[in-house]
Amino acid sequence: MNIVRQMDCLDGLATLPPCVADLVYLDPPFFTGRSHSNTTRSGNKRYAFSDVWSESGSYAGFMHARVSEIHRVLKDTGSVFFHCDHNATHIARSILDDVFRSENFQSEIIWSYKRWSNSKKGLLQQHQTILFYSKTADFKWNEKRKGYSPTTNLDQILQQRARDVRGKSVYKRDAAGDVVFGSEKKGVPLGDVWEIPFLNPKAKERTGYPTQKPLELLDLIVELVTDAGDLVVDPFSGSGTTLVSAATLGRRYVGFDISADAVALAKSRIDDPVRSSSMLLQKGAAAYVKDDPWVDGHLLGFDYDRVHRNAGIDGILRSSLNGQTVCVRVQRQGETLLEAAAAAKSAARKKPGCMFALIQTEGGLFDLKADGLMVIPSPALQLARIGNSGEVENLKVAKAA
Amino acid sequence: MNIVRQMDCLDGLATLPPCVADLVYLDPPFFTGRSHSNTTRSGNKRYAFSDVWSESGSYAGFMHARVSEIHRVLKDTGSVFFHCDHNATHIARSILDDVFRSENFQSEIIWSYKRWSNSKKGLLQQHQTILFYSKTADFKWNEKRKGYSPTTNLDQILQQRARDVRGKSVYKRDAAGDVVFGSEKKGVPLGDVWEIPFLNPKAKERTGYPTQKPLELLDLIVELVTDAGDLVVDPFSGSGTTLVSAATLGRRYVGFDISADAVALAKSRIDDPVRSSSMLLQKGAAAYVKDDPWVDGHLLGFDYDRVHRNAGIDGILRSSLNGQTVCVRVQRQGETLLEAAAAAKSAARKKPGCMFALIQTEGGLFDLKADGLMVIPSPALQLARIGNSGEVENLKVAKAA
DNA sequence: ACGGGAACTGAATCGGAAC
DNA sequence: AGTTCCGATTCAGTTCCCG
Repeated sequence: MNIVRQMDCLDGLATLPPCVADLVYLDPPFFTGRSHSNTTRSGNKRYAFSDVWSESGSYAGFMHARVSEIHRVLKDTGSVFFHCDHNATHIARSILDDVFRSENFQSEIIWSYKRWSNSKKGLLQQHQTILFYSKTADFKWNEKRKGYSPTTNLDQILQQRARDVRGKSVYKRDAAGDVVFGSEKKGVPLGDVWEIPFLNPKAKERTGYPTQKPLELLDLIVELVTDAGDLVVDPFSGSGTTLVSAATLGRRYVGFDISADAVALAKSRIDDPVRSSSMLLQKGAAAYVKDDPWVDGHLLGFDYDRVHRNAGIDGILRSSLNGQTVCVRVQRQGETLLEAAAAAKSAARKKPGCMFALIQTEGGLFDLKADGLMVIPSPALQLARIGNSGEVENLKVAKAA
Repeated sequence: MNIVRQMDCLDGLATLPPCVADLVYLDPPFFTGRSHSNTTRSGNKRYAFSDVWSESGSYAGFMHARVSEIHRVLKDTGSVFFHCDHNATHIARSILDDVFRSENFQSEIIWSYKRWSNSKKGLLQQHQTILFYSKTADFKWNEKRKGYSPTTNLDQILQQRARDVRGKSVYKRDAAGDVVFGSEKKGVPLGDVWEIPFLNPKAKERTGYPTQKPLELLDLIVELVTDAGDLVVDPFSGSGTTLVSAATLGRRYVGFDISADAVALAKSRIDDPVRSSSMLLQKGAAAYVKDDPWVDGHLLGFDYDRVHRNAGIDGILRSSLNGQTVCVRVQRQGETLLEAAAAAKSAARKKPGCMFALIQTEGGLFDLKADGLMVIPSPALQLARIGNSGEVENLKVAKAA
């Protein structure tokens, strides 16, 4: 049973028998009060949907009817994941509490991401919410664990625990007072805050459909509560991300959408799935950070932002000098000043109008101003030059009186 | 007006005049259906409160009355931060939407933290929610910004933008076809997902009171929407974290709690506030800055032995200069050059025959050679001096041929 | 007062260019 | 020839300004 059909999911769900679905994921309009549209990269197709309601009651009524149908088609071991943002969380909670009963509430999942900023007064929105309810207490659950984060003190986790006389948890110690190590680690249990990068503007996965969700998010949900061969239902399938995830993970799928364009897009994506995996998620943010102590140390005292990906620039000063942006490059150990200057000039060629400061850590005097490079000697280099110049003759601290 | 009083906040708030508070933070009992209790580390005192409610209706009624009082005491430029967990968010949203009106909803803040726990079926809860409403659109807001993501192409985004014929954003180019650099960057605005460690179990800050919040969280909230001298109100003050934060940040405060034990605890914490980094209180924010990286960074490139425990000497060079041993001292942040020189000279008195190099990180030109001190400016200081001298006029990178 | 348009924004991947 | 560099891209964005 693999279906993608253009119809209102209220009618669509009614065509399904009761108790057949293992997972219903829905990404309905968020009650944002505006209509959303987007044009494909090639500019030849425009996708749009409306999320305008007269009042919250009509939205609630609309959702309640559909959530009731969702409850009907779910197996007793099945679960529903309701995707929304702050505009609708409280409405969705009330509806789900009513239809699924509040004791079947499992988690309020926070999908958090970094995104473009703007000049909003207040805080930037950087998360959406996924409400997770099961139909019964006996829901299907595939436990997932993550590797330990590099910052975790692995030694401590591996230590066995005990309780002290007042019931406080403490690390277990043997008779000699040494800590006792446990047998094995299982990894950290998955939490309810998921940091998954937002679908990137350049991602191959992008279809041009507004509000498209990353496959990595849907894969996680599908794997948590279904096995191969299980049935995944998406009543607001949109660009079809849920169906692509289900199909590629060997689940059966049923999707409905009111838009014919969306259904066509979803079908073509299922036939030819494009998945882009996030480098950030694979490597972790730490992999992007260049924390070279040599460079960072020599940049102490500057008010700057560190540049992580340009061979000729180590930092850019926050305030400009005479209206010019200032880029700073530190001469590396084992690098000649001319090599450092070449790297800076190569970067400078593409940044006309910028001033470049080169922090020299080794070598003799050079005047590179003609090339637009200011050379600034490090303290150690300055002292070495004073020494060579013989200026230090008899420079001693005056003896105490 | 600094008050901590044992009473129901409904009565307590009624004693306040209208429109006086700049911030109301509240962390009311959650609708969890069980009683919290905890034992302090010394094991001699037991704090407990009841958050058992027969049905959500009475909880809503209880909260609505108090939120209405909160609205009354808030200034027009004031804000309320309502701390709740997933059992109460939708109830709190409804009450706040009703009393403050939904257009004054500002943010659903996610406080996320890492937590260890025995695996239960499902996802480990690792966040709490704070609802942020303002009384009016014209609320007080102190913008806070953070550094750029390491994945950001910082050298690129500093360039100015324009729009092409299709309305797509592109990088601006001048008549010569060169990219144009923009004005100074301020950093990234703060988002609505705050990762703040849960109170470290070993932290001194811990009082043993259940549901105690980290000071870091309260400090952030207080700084975002109040200035020094403003009034902070906490109607459910509990262990008094909000009041401690307000007091140490120079805000006035009013707190109520129904428990006499809680009020006593809060008062004692305000009188003798203990922070995880407790030195902060005496020294101010500058104490956050660690001296060691500052010194070590500025000594990079020297071949030296590090000297601790001597206020006047940070390092002694391994090779002498003209037969004289060289001691180096780095001017600290917040220390004048003359203070640094005095420290060095005091040390020099006990080391006659030594030469002293002082790495200057701030301030104007000084000649201290008469005292046997060589002053060496740090790279950042050198650049600042070049800037002030006006020498940089038209010092730009030569354009590529 | 209201609506529409322009200006501004940082994230993070892709893919062609450079080395 | 593979690897690294870096320009292009665009958003369930917002504010401000003008008519």
